[in-house]
Amino acid sequence: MSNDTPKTPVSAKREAILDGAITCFLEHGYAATSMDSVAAEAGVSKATIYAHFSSKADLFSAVIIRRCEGGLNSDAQWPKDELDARTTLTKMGRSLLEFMTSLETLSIHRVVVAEAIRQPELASAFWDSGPCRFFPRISERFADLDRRGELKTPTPMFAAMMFVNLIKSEYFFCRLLGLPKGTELMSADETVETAVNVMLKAYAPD
Amino acid sequence: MSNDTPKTPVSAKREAILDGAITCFLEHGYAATSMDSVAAEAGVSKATIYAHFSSKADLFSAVIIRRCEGGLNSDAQWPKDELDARTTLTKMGRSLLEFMTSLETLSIHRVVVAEAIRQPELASAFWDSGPCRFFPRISERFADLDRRGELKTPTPMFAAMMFVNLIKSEYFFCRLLGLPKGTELMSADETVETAVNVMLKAYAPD
DNA sequence: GTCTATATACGGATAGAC
DNA sequence: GTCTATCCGTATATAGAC
Repeated sequence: MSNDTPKTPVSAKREAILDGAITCFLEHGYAATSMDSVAAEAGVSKATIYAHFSSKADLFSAVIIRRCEGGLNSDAQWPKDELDARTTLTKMGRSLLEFMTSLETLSIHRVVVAEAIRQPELASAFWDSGPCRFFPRISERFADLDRRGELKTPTPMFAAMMFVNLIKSEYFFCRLLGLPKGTELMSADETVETAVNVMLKAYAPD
Repeated sequence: MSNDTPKTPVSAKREAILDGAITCFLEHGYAATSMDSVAAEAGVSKATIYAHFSSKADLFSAVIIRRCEGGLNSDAQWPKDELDARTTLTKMGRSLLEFMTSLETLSIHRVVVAEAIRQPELASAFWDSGPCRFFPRISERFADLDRRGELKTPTPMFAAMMFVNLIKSEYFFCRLLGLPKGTELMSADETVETAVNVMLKAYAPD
C-alpha cells in the first residue's frame, strides 16, 4: 500500500473556493464581491480562503486565468477542411460570435476590463490565455483557404484579425453593455453575413 | 434692476463637484472612488455633494453622460468632401482610432463596461450619447463616396459599422486592457492601412 | 446651501483554538 | 487545514449648527 502524499494534492476545499469565487466575481464584479460572500458560496470559512490564497486579488487572478484556459474548447461547430470559402467563414463566424456573446465570456470581459488598470499582470495573463489564442486557429483556416485557391491572403494572421473584429462588431459591444436585444442596428445573423461578404470580396483571388 | 432668480442657476459648487468627480471616477473606477475623495478633489464637503446629487450612482451617471456629450467635437482632422476614397477613409480611420484610444475615451469605456450590468439606464444613456452618434457621421461619408462613384455602398450604415470595427480592432482592445504598447500584433498605422484596404476592395465599384 | 461631526455598516485580513 | 471570533480601517449617508 502507498502512503505517499501527492505533491500537489488537489484539495476539495480549494476547488470549492474557486467554484464559488467564479460565481461571485462574474456575477457582481471584483469590487462588489466580498470575501464573506465567496466563503458562503463555497461553504467554507473566510480563514480557509486565506489559507489557500494570499489576498482577494490573488484569488481573482486564479479564477480568471483558470476560466480563460477552459474556454474555447467546444469545437462542435468548428468547420472542417475542404469546404468552400463562404461556408467556412460563415461557420467560423457563427461559432465565434456565439462564443463571444455567451454569458460567461461577457462576464469575464467585464470584470477584466474593469480591473485591468489596477492589476496589469492579470490583464496580460488574460490577453495571453484568452483572446490571443484565437488568432492562430483562425489564421490557420485562412492559410488553408489560401492554399486551396479559395482566397488570397498573403498575411493570414492579419486576415484573421480583421475577420474577428468584423464578427464581434457592434453586436458584441451591445451585449457587453448589457443592452436589451434589439438595441443594436444589426442582428447577429446580419453581422455574420455582412462580415463574411466583406471578407470574401476583400480577399478574393485574382 | 432684475431680481429674478434664474430657473437653473448654474452653481459653481455643482460644477466643481462634477469636475472633481470626473477626475476620480475615470482614474480609479466607480467602486474604488469614495465620496470623500470626490469632496476633497472638488474642494467641498461631502454633505454638499449630497445636496446636489441624491447618491453616488446618481453622481456617476451625471458625470458619464456629460462627458459623452462633450466628446467627438474635435473635427480638425475630419476629411472634407471631394477627396478620393483612400484618402477619405485613411483620414477618417486615423481620426477615429486616435479618438478611441485617447486616455479619456478609454477610461470612460472601462468604467461604463464595469458598471453596465448594475446600472442599465447608464449603459443605455452611454450608448445613445456616445458610440451611437458616430455612425451617422461616418455613414454620411460613405453615402457621399457612393454618390461620387468612388465606392459602391448600398447600405452606407452597414459599411460604416464594418469600418468602425475594423479600425478599432485589436489595437483598441489592447489599449483598453492597459497592455504595454507593442503587445498588439498590428501597430496603429498597420491597422488603419489594413482596414482601409479591406474596405476599398470590399466596396469597390463595378 | 454649506459646513463639521457622527451614525451605522461592511469589508479585508488575522489570532488562536482544535 | 479548518474553524470561530474579532480587529481595524473605511465607506455611504445624515444630523444639526450656521
